[in-house]
Amino acid sequence: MARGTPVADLTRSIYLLWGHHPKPGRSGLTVPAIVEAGTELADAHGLAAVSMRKVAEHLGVGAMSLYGYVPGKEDLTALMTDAAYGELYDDVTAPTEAGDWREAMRFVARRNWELYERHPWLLEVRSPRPDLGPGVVGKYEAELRPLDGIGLSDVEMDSVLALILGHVADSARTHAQHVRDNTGMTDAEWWDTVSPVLGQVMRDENLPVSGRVGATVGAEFQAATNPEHNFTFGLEVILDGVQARLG
Amino acid sequence: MARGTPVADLTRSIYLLWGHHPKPGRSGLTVPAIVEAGTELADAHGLAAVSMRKVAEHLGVGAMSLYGYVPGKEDLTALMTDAAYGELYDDVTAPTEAGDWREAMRFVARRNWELYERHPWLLEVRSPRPDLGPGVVGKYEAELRPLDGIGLSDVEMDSVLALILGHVADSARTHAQHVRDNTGMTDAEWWDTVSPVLGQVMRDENLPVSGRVGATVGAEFQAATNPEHNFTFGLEVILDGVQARLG
DNA sequence: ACGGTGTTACGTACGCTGTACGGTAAGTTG
DNA sequence: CAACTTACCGTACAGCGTACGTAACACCGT
Repeated sequence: MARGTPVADLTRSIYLLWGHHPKPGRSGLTVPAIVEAGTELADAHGLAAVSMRKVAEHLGVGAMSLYGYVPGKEDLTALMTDAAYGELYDDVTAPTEAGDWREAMRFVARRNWELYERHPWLLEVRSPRPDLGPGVVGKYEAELRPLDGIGLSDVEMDSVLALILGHVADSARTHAQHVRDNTGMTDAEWWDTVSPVLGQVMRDENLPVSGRVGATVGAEFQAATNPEHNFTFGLEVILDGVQARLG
Repeated sequence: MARGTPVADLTRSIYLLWGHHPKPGRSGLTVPAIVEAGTELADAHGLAAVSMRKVAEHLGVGAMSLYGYVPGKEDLTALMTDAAYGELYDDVTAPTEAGDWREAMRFVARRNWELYERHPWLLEVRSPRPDLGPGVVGKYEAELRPLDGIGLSDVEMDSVLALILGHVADSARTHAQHVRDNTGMTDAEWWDTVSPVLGQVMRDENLPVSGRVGATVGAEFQAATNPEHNFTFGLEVILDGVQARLG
């Protein structure tokens, strides 16, 4: 399963995403099974825990056997990603049926937020290009439809969707990081440790605005920031901005 | 340089960020020199290329010598991050002096965009909590000031800033990934390879809206998407949304 | 039923990572 | 000059992705 030219690799990757899988051999391995195993590991212990060895072990198989079905770790991650996005909507019309375009976009944003809660590792995925598999393509169609015919140009439709999805991803990323870090510290524990040290170390800093705002935010949320609040607030700001562009 | 309790480590990290450095020994090593070396490596070859060995080699020093000045890689990255954000504004009043709050936010967004162009690895940094060093703290104060007194609550000020900065980071991330990936392929080369294969593989998909929009966007930008356009467009949408909230 | 052949599975190995440990050598002090 | 302190770093370990070569199996023509 050696690497070839970039073009050949790319073609191979796309065919793989679209279901051109090698047939199972005598161990009964299949691509979907490998993807599922990887997803389970990632859900439970993060993307870093998904090593070829661990996935293979989880399937009761030697590490190198995986390479007969998947060219490497990058393609495995792409398959996992596309599968995850593919489970987002039962039907391509789901967002459209949520109501007007505003309600539809709230639905889309909420669904993506929940997806990132279910699969936080999606936020760690870092592919150089979009993984254009059936799941991602279907998601794009479903999410664009509610924006069709409301007075936006095609380019604006794409930009608005990208803006909203980017906002969701950004909020969800902050949210995921704040839930529990690798030291096992909660947000409050962290802040209780950091706060006094900071006060000591920046005794003679001059921070009139950020000092006041930071204190207010801290009192309001018992933390340095509240991603969930930022998520809903930012979404409404964006929707208002789009509305302004329509009128 | 062994790890201790989480609280002790955290305190140590903050003191390190705020300039409590060990004195240089006989090799002449200093914390700033290590940070600079790491930053140079990251600028040139990405964050993944910053290994303790490479940094040490770049400084003509043994790998383990670094641990006398920096507790580990995480703290090195935090130092690099804070230093990078610290170079963003000459003065804490720079954004305020750009004009009204809208102009100020455009200035802030543009400056951050350019920072991410100069240091793309900042977008790969993944700390569980914000690295609250002098650079980050000063940046927060400078960016909050133009939003003070325009009719937003303290919490809203923080949320608006987070929204804008998140948008910049998201756009810049997409931008950075699209310039050149690890296969050395340009955006156009990638699309020329992917497009025909996709057409072949999803012959019987039903994609009325995304098909049309994708084609328009592709024709407009000669690519699947244009991050720079999304950046400016999204920023204006957000500013309009904030404006609507003020009136 | 059997031997040959092509495919599949996987053991081993290489180069890389972060960093713990302990020895060495340089600088400082008595 | 001798002794002590400490900065430096060579070595080692456990982990990673994956290239390579071999062993075990399934199938097929005879």
